This record gives sequence, structure tokens and C-alpha cells, in this order.
Amino acid sequence: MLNKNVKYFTTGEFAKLCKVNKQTLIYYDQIGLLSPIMKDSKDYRYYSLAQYDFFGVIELLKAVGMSLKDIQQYMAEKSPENFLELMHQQKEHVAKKRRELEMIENIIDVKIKTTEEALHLNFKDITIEYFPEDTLYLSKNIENSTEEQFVKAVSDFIEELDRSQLDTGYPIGGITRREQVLAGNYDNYSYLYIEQPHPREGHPYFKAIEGEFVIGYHVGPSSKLGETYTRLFNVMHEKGYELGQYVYEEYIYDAVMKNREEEYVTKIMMEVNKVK
Amino acid sequence: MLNKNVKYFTTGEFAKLCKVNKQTLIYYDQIGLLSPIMKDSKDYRYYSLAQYDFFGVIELLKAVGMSLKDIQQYMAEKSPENFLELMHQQKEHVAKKRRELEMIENIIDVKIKTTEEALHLNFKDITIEYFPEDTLYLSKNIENSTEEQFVKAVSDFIEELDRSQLDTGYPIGGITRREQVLAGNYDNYSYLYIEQPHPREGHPYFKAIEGEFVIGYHVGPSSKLGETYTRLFNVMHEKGYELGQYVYEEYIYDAVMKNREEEYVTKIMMEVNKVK
DNA sequence: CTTGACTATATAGTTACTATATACTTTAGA
DNA sequence: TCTAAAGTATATAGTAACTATATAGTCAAG
Repeated sequence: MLNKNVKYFTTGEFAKLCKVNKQTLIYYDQIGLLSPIMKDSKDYRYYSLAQYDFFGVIELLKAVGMSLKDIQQYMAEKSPENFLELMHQQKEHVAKKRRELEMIENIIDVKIKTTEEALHLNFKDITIEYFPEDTLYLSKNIENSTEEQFVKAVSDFIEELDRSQLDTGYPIGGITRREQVLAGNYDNYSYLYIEQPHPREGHPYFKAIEGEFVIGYHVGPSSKLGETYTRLFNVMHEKGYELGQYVYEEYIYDAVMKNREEEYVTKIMMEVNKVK
Repeated sequence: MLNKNVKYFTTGEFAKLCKVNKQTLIYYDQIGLLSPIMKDSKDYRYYSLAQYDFFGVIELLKAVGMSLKDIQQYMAEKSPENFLELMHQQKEHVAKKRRELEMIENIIDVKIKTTEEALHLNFKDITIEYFPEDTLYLSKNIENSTEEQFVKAVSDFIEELDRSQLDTGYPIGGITRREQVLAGNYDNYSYLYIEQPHPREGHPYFKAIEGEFVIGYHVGPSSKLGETYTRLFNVMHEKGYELGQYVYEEYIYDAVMKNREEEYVTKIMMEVNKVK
């Protein structure tokens, strides 16, 4: 920083310049991170303009998530070479953080979209809709798994979504095979799935679905799903359809939105075919 | 979240699933943010899969910077409407954070570029170079200002860079008018400046410079700048040039890179014209 | 039936401030 | 010139969100 034959800043002035609490500067002085260039006989602190640059770097390093201790360590052995190395490290680091924020932005957008859709639904309606092709990311097969195996599979699936950054913000759903549904085993899922509107290369297990579906909503705990399935079957038969390969289930409202289980809402999507 | 006739997670298992310290879950239980769905007679905690979704939302809200207290407050009165409103608020908030990170990325790139350049310099060299047009953001005129006025001007300038997000990571420099330089008043700057490689609309004070410059480096405290100016003048005259309108000064190495003032390096760029 | 891996609570420590209490100093106005 | 407001200082305690440690009870495998 440039300097004339310098006027100094008092703690309050410098704090204002740096836009921090005066106490913060005193704290930085105490831990030896940034000490005023001089103290007078009354122990009043005086900072120089050059120290504003110094403070600026502290802010930069703080913003990228470095601890004051690490910053201090760097400041103790500063050199252009070390500074350069530090900047190279932090470049990566910040880019990663930015990408994480971008993912969060996407997830928020999805949450807004799905919640808005949910608010306009009438959960009593049962409709027949044509769904265009859609990409889903599937778990491994979990049909007939024990509770332990099921929980393990869910953990693995979540773990993988996390690791491969496939968490889109869409709810995790379950796919049940026709035979299990017909036998009344509504909770014997064959796969878990998550919608993947922008599928990425290099990931297997993607499945596209397309065709007609009977759509209905179950309000209340999943233990009473049977009643809703019966209603759906009735409509399906009335309209001259028969059950297709799979049924898809996902939560519209769960513990995140509602406090009581009686208010939970499950969306049921049954693949159907016109009876010939 | 889907559920079978549910198996529960112990604290350790759930912590692993959530990728947090077990103590963190105990802490969340204590503050009532996320309590296990049941405790047995031995006070062992048991979590359900549905609680993982809940935890997921806590993580999301934490990631956007909400405090646990605020999260708890939301969770107490959750509803699709409130959730939607929260998501709308946070969308803005996250976008702002992302833009801040993008700015930091730019600043880091500039720091890397300028530091790498500095490392390859020989500070003894004095060269004559042609500079293409460049955009600078200038402070208000500060010629003949008192120390107080100077400090105020610098504060204002920094404040403005901050407010208008014009901090590019380039050093803040000073521009001295020819007459002041010739009179030996090297520290009587007329303007402060910062390089602005991607000038933005709606900001005045931009100045483009273009032409031939004598470039030299001053090593040591600014009080001894005079010696280096003399060396530069000699070369300038030798090569048949005369001083132009302005001289630009900026720090290459300062308190951020070096510990001792004797190692500080100031870059001096003199506008020059061929003597007719 | 013991050992190791788990569980629990209670308490203290950590980071980076932030607030408060008390006392001294400077400065602007009557 | 005196006084009150506004500023400075130190010392200490509080805060958020964990994190670590000490002590003790529980469970599962060999």
C-alpha cells in the first residue's frame, strides 16, 4: 500500500475501515495475528495504511476457510513463493466450495418446484397421466431383503448419491414390482430411485420410464397404504387399465414439512396399460 | 423417506450415515433440534430412516448459513408454505454467497498472476516498454492533500471498491503528476488507482492509458524512493526520452509478502515521450 | 466370563469472536 | 477552564457449534 509520511489510524478508525468490531482488532493483537504498528505511552494502538493490506489478506484467507492459526503460521514465514503456493491451494479449495454452493442452488430450485407443485395438488384426486421418458438413478436390487439389508441398502444408496454428487434434491422413492403389489406387499421395494433430470456420464443404473400412469396420493402413515392402493385399483379397472411392470412411490410431505405422521403424503404412480 | 417395518439406527450407526461425530447427534438431542425417535430403558438412542431426511434439511440449512437456533425455530412450525418461503429466502442468499466466492476466485487468479510475474522479475532492470490501453478505476483528486485528507481519501476509495465490488485483487497504486515528480515530491499523488481488466457499466472515473513507459523497481522503504527515481531519470535521458504526464507507482512486495521494509518492492512506471 | 467395542452422562476445551464492567484519556462545547 | 461525551484500555465472561475427555454402564464374541 502506498504511504505518505503517514498518519495513523486509531483502533476505532481502523476497525471502521476494516468493517469489523474494535474488539476483533484487539483480539487479533492479543493472539499476535495483526498488531498495531505502534502503541503510545498510554497503550493506545495505532495502525498504518500498510496494515490494511495485511488485514485484507487475512480476510481473504478467512473467506476461503483458513483458521486464524493457519493464517498466522503463514504470516510468520511469508514469502512470494509461499504466498503463491498458498494461492494455488486455495484456488482449488474455493472452486470446490463454489461448486458445492451451485449444487445447493440446484437443490433449492428443485425443492421450490416440488413444494409449489405439491401445494396445488388435491390429494383426493386420482388421475391417469402420460409421463414422458425420465431418467432415474437406481439402487441395487433390494427385493425380499431383510430389514437389516434394507437399511444397509438405503445407507449405501445415500452414501453413493453423496459421493457421486447425484443428490438432486428430488425425494428418494421406491419401486415395487407388479407381482409384489398384487400380492399386497406394498413395502417390498425392488429398487430405490432418485430423479436425475441432468444425467451424468459414467454412471450406470439409469432407467428411463415412459407411458401411462395412474397417479394417486396417500395421506397418513405408510401402514395404511393398502386402502389407497385399493382406491387406485378401482379407478384403474373402471377406466379399463391393467397394472404394468412397476409402481413408484415417493413422499410428498414427510418429517421435513409436517409434524404429524397423519399428515404425511405419499405419491403413488402406477405404470398401467390399456386392457385389450 | 420410505420405510419398511423399520429397523432403527444406533447413535453410532446414524452418525456414520450422516457423516458426523456421534457427539454432534447427542448435542442436537440436547438442544432439541433432532431427538431420536425412541430411547430404550438404558437410554440408548434409536434413530429412524425418516430422521435422515430431517437431518438432511438441517445440513442444507446449515450450509446456507442458518444458525441451529433459527433452524430449530423453523422446524417447530414447519409447513409446506413456510418451507417454500424459507427456500425462496435462501435461494437469494446462496446466490449471493456464490457470487462472493466467484469474486474471490478472480482475486486469487490475479494474485497468482501478479506474484508469478514478480518472481520472474529482476528488480535491477530498467526497461522501456509499450503499454497498450488499460482501464483504471481512479479515486477523486488528492493532490496536495493533508495527511488527514489523504487517509480519508484512501478510506473512501477502499470503501467504494468494496461497495461497488471493484476490488480486482490488483494492488492499489498512486498516480503522480509530472510537475510533482520533477519537483521531487514523489509522494504527492494526484489519484489512487486500481486496475480494472473487466470494466463495468455505470462507473465513472475510468481512465485509459497507452504509450511508452520507463519501468523500474525500487527495493526498500518508500522514504528512499528518490534514489531510484534518479536512476530512472538517467536511463530515460540516455535513451532520448522525456517525462510524460504521469508516473504510476504500485507495490509489488509489501507487508503481505515480506516481513521487513527493506525487502518491499515498488514498481515505478513513468509515462515518457521521445524527445523531438 | 472376560475382553473389546459399544453406549451413556457430565464436564471441559476450542475457535473466533462479542459483550460487559471498570477505569483512564481526549476532545468539543458552555 | 471545566465538564460531559466519546473515545481508549484491560480483564473477564459469554456465545455458537461443536469436540474431546473422563467415568461408568451394556452388549456380543470367543
